[in-house]
Amino acid sequence: MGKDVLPKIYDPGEIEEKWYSFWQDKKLFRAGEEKTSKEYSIVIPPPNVTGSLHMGHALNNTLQDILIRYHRMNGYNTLWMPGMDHAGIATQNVVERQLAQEGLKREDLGREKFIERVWTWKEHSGGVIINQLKRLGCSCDWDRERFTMDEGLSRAVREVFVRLYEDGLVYKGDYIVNWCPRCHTALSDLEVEHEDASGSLWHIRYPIEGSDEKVVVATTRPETMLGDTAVAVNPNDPRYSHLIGKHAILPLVGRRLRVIGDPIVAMDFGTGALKVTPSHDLTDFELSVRHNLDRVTVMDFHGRINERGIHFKGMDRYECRKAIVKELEEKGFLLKIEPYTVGLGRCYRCKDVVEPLISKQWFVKTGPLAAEALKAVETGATRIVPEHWTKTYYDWMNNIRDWCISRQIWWGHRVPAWTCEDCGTIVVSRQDPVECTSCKGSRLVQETDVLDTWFSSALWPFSTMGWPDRSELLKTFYPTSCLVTGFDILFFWVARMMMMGIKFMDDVPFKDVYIHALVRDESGKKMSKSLGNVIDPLEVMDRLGTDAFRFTLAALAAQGRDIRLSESRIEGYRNFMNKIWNAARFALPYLDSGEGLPAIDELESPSLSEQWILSRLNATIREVREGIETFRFNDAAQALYQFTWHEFCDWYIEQTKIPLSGEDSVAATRSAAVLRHVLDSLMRLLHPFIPFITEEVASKIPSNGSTVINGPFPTVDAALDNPEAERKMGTLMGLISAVRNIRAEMNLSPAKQLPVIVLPSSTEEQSVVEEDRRMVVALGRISDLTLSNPGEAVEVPRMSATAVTGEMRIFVPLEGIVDPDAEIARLEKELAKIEKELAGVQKKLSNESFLAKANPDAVQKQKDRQAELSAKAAGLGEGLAKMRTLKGL
RNA sequence: GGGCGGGUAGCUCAGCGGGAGAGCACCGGCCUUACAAGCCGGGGGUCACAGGUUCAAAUCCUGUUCCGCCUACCA
Repeated sequence: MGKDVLPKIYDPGEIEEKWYSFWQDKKLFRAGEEKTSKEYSIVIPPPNVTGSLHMGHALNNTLQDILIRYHRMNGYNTLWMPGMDHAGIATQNVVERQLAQEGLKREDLGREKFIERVWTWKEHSGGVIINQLKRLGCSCDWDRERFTMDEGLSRAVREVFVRLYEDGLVYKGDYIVNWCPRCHTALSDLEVEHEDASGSLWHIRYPIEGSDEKVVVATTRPETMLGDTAVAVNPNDPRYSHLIGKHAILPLVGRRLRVIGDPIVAMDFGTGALKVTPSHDLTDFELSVRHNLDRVTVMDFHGRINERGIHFKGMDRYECRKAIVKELEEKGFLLKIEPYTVGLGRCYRCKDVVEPLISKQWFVKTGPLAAEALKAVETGATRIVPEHWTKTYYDWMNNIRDWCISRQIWWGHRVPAWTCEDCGTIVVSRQDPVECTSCKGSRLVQETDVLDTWFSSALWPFSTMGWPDRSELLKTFYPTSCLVTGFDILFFWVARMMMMGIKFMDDVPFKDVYIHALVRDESGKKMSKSLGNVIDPLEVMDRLGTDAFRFTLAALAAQGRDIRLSESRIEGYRNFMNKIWNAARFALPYLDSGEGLPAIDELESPSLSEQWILSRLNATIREVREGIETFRFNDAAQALYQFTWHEFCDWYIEQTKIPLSGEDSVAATRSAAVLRHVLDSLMRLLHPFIPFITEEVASKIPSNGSTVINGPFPTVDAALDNPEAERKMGTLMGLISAVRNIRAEMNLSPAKQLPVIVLPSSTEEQSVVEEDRRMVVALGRISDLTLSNPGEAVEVPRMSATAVTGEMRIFVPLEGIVDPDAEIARLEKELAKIEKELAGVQKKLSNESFLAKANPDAVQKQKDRQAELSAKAAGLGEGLAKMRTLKGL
């Protein structure tokens, strides 16, 4: 037919490559800078420059690409802003590990050389993930790709820091922070992962000064006692209240410890007495503020005991614990050890146990920023989907603590603050200052700390668009339409973008936040390299194809539940891709006469199946649009799967073989026109989910104007809704299925053509069957179809199988072909099912309360069901009775 | 401790006030000229448990229980 013969099996490899380059070469992902009538924008959650594509990225970016492609096809000026995050600690660790292999430490290079080295690494090996995103089919505007450390974004970081400082929202101070002794830096509260570990509760006797009394404290960290400066009890505790104001003597050390009363102490925990170590415990630090206690720091930044630790000096924290416990025991201070589960905080990067330590750090005062961010969601300026996450968001915003933003590493944005060595003034400045603002001295020393990686990510929605300049891009695309992200970074990132966006842009950074699930393995475990349960997206894409993979993710992306991904699921959708491919293989040759086909709204007297498929297509368009627009990707994917496979392929295509190969050229042309329309529409509907195969198939449709990526996306045409055609087609499908069922249940070969007698209950049923007689005969494999008039007495061979569909009776004469026992068994089974259902319906209809109170539509529905079920039961009952008579039962 | 999500077919999960569904797996039959990665047919579930609301509950409410996650200054 002059067409390339398509292979039987869809082979994604070359096709994916071909189309991605095509789209890129033609600049089809490019957003227009100027405002048009409608804009749609998303900023990508910037992957770490160290990262490689994992399942979380794959899901996240597939969903974004679906939204982006959908809106682009719908004519929006669409921007998907891509880029990467410098990932301070993570990246520094990568390069430090490389250095270690050469036997070097970063200190050996010095700060400048080390940073140079990181940049070199970034240029050569960083950012492989970008190519992996392209492999996934992401239609980002790559010409605008940004990096959190590039010049523009660094300028934005400085501007924000300085303005926050000027507004009193950034401050520096000595506070207790989470310290990672391995990474050697402070961490924010969020960067600490909590876990339970088995530990002990040591009960230690502290003598009371000048008396025989003692107080017993319980602790999980005996080594910190070296830094104790008080003992706290609850003022309402009768056991201890009389001790408040007295002093205890710290064992081993001999320091006098004031006994203080504070309601924070839980009377029912441990011994009810708490040793207070302000320098090494957050609660104790706060007690020290309230009670004006001394702070004795006994541990250094490596987690070793310092010179304040008497003879334990130089020991590692855990070594010291053993030594202390041993000595306490020897000297009789240790009264009891009980097993206890302790909460451990670990560094989210290196997993080392975090140590609370006091140090000088920079903080963002979050209170005022959080208040605005909270309000933005309450007023609906930003909507969080699924909605239940808003509560989590509120809780966090309401309990927010100041954000420690300084990190003692080298890779990142250096804090733009300088200290004057002459007068001690701190200068915070947009440009590197040359002289002290106070004494005009020139001996200025810049802070060595860098900013938390999340500080720059917090600015992402506007820093990527050129801020602090009032760029065209910002005017056109800010606020962004939607943010798509996992809940694991709701606080890290989303909350902070909200705060910064509102503060610096006077508007929320995004209108919708769609929070998707986590991808887990088959057994529900989080995928991780250490568990060895990761499915590598790239390997999957290589083997099963990108489209199959993307469709799987979309189909599983139900709101509010994690995704358990399994290979077999992806294989299932790989088969779906093949199904699409083969449907196209079938259809394409008939579409050869492209321009000769009538438009869909000019069809002359379309057949029932044509009206039906157009009505179903219309319903599918509605479901897909609705699904994407409400972030119910799984619903949209299911609707597409169902329609494509079980309506278009199973019924429409099967049926269309008759007119397409028939001698009626008008019917053949019309049929081809509908086939073409549905195939083309389907490719468009599917395109956001599976961009490659759809583009390939659509390109094979003769004289198809442009590529699918440009749209348009199919629109609902209410004129095509046709409930009547759907009902009639249902009748025919029921008839065909009934015949097939009899054949199969009677163990007859599928090739066996059977004679069928149909007794319609109405003239409508009669004419429906009559008009599509050829379809019924072909799909039901019927040798001879006898169609009676309604109510007419037709002679049915005594030895026939019986079925009922709608209210139409179907007989298949089986004289001499089959054992009547089999038919009796089949009918009994079927009848039992119907009668059970009927009983349920009748019970409802005989319930007066139901008739009186239920919605009239609901009542009518039950009545209709009753009629249908009764007819069916009657028909099957008669068939059964006849069969039994035959058998002489 | 507080909060959130979940317990529906063998497995993975939709459905969330009126006929228990899908995919995979399973059973039976088919190389029917787009597709065996396919076609046709079929079996399979007191929707965790207990109460309640309602004419009607897998679906709403309360409690119980089990699982998962987030969060937290009981050392």
